[in-house]
Amino acid sequence: MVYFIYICFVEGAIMKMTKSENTKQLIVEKTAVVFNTKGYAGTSMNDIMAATGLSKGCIYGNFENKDDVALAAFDYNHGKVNEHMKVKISATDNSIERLLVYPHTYKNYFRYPYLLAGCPILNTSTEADDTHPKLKERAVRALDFWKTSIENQIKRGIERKEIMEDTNPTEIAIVMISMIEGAFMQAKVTNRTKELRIAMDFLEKIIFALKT
Amino acid sequence: MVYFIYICFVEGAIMKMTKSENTKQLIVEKTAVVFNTKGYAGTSMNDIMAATGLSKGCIYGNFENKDDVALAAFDYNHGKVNEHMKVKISATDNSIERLLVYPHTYKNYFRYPYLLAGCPILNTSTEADDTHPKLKERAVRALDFWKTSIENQIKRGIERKEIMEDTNPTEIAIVMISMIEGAFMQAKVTNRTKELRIAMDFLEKIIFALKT
DNA sequence: AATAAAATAAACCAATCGGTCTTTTTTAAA
DNA sequence: TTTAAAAAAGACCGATTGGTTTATTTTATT
Repeated sequence: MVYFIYICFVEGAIMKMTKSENTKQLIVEKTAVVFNTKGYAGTSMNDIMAATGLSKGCIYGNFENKDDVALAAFDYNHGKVNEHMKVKISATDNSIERLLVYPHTYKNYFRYPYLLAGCPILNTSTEADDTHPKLKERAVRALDFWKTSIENQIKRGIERKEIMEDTNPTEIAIVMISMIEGAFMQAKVTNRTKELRIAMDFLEKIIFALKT
Repeated sequence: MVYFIYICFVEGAIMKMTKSENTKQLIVEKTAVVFNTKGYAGTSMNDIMAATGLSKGCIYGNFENKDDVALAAFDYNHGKVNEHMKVKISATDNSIERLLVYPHTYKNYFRYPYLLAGCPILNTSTEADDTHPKLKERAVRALDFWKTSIENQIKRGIERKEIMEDTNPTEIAIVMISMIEGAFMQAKVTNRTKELRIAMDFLEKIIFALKT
């Protein structure tokens, strides 16, 4: 945003750029849920046009191709989830509570529109792992980011003597992510929350057991 | 098979039917890995023709439509995994070992061709949950079957005093499935086995802790 | 060996795919 | 208010989609 205003001062092109940026953002926002629901191969340009209410010419005027939209949509979805976690985590006051934010959020995923269509990492990973290198790379990086975040929270917790010092940050991070994704998959496909609830309760017990 | 031989005796049509059955099976076997790799929407009739070496007329002579092939392919993939588990489980001699078959199998998934393209339940669930009711239903039933199998093994283990009697069979079954699927997803997308190994080792510790 | 039926191949179909090109509309600057 | 450029719309493109129809080959029975 700041960048474009700067360009404006130099070239006097503020309105043009912000308008383009607005539609670009609208396309991403409106298609994010479609891509997360139907997948990359399952989402057509017609779907994108229908979701945005825009013409094909407009979409191709703002994005290079379908890939480009899909990648932006994934980033948007993932960003939304991250943002949510960040807010919730910042409202806690100890390391155990911070870790509990994850199972708690996914246990109540139906409250969050960007998770209703499924976890973007899970959906993207399983579709793209053998078919779409760029999307696959995004999913891998998102996973690594998530893992590192949890690891760092655990390390900080150990430093603050809130988490037992013999805790293996990497192990717990991987177990958390695995249980969340696996349980979430079941919830999505069964339309039940039973499995998700039980798995997240179990995960909470694991987290509580880390307490000093 | 027996059914068709019976028909033969009555109508004298054994060769015709067995031939049709042979190609039907060939189509299923050859496309199973394609569907598991590319997904339902990502697999085209051309892919099916290329994988089988058969013409479009032949495929539509043996299956009603693409759906029909996809459903048969899922059943085949799932059947292969089940068959594998059954064999491995029958080679054990106590309940704890039986439960350990699952993490052990997935930890070494690259040895099993029908798991190389991914877990059929995971792949099918994440794609079909919002788009393909029939495939979704298959995935749900496969999950329920899996869960019930683990539950029954745990119950039998409790009866045989091999597993602690305060064990919650449903809880453990759900935790096992969640951890396996979530970790497997990570392994597939990252092309690493590190996460899978760590998660399966942790799961093994959970299973060991059930021992009387 | 002749024949009828079953199985496969191959030509063909309308619809849709992702993407481009041209026209129209909107926009901001002069 | 005119004008040039940017943005959006809509017609258009070849290729591919899932699926059908017709022709050819294979098969088992007579």
